[in-house]
Amino acid sequence: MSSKEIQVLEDYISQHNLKITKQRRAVLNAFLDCEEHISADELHKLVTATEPKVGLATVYRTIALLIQSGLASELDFGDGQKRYEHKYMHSHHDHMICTECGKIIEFNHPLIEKFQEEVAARNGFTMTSHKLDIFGICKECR
Amino acid sequence: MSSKEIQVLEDYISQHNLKITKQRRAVLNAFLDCEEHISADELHKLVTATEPKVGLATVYRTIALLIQSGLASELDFGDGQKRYEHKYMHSHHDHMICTECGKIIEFNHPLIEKFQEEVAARNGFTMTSHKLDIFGICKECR
DNA sequence: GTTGCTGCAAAGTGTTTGCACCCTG
DNA sequence: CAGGGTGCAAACACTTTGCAGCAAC
Repeated sequence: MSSKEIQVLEDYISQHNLKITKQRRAVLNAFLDCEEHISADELHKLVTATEPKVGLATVYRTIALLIQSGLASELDFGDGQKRYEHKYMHSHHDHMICTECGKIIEFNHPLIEKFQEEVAARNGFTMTSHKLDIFGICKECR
Repeated sequence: MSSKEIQVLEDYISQHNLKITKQRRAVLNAFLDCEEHISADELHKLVTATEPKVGLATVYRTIALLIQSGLASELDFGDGQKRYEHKYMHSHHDHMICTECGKIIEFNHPLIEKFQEEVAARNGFTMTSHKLDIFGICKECR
C-alpha cells in the first residue's frame, strides 16, 4: 500500500472541502494494487471483493476524483469502454496492444516523442498531449 | 461525384449478394461529399437533407458496409463517438487535433512510422496498425 | 448538525438489433 | 416473387445524475 498516493488523494480532498470515506479508500487501494489498464467495471469487481456494498456509481465518481487529483489518467483503446492507469510517479509512455490476447506493452521512444514535437511546431501547433497506440500480434500469439 | 468509389461499393455489394438502394447511394454520396472526419449523427443529418426519410440505423448499417468494402475507416478521438474518414485512395496519416476549435490537421512523418516499426520489432510484435493523435492548440486559437 | 457522500434506480448517450413491411434484382 | 433492406422502436453497453438517507468533519 503506497502511502504517497494516499497522501496525494488526501491532499486533493482536503483542498477541495471533500471527505475521506472508506469507499474512496477502497477504490484507491484496489486501483493501486492493480498494475494494469483497468476498466471501471473491473475496478468495481475488485472493490466489491473487499467492500461488497460499494456501488458502480461510486467507483465512477472516485475515478473522476483520481483523475482530477492527478493519480490516474484515462485511456481509450476504442473497445467501447474507458480504461484507467496510474499517472502519479509513472512517466509518459505509449501502448502496444496485442489484438489476439489483449496484452499491453508500454514503451517510450524518445525520437518518436521528439519528432512529434517537431511536426506540431511545423504546423503551428502547441502540443499539450498525445496518444500513440500500436496494434498487432505479440510474439506469444504469433 | 466520384465514380471510382461508387464502383468499389457496387463491386463489394455484388460480390456479397447485397443490393443497391437509394439509401445506400445517398449515404455514400454524402460521405464522399464531406471531406471531414464525420460522425454517424452528422452524416445522418447530411443524408436527410436530401433524403428525409432515411433512418439513423440505416446510416450505421451503411457505414459498416463502407468499412467492410474498404472505403471508410473508423476513428476515435475519445470524445464518446466514433468518426469516419475516407480510406480508399487516401494514404495513411495521423491526426493533430486542436482542443479549442476542433480543427484536425492530418500529417505523416516517415521517421515516426519507421521508429514505430522498430519498437514493435524490438518487442516481438507484428504490427498490424497504429494510431497517433496529437492534441494541442492550433495557431489560430493561441 | 452541516454538508458532502453513498447506493439505488432512472436517465443519458451512442450504437445495434428485431420485426413487419418494402423494394431490388 | 424471394431474399435482402428499411424505418421504427426497443434493446444495449457504458456512464452520469437525482434523490433520500447516511456519515465524516
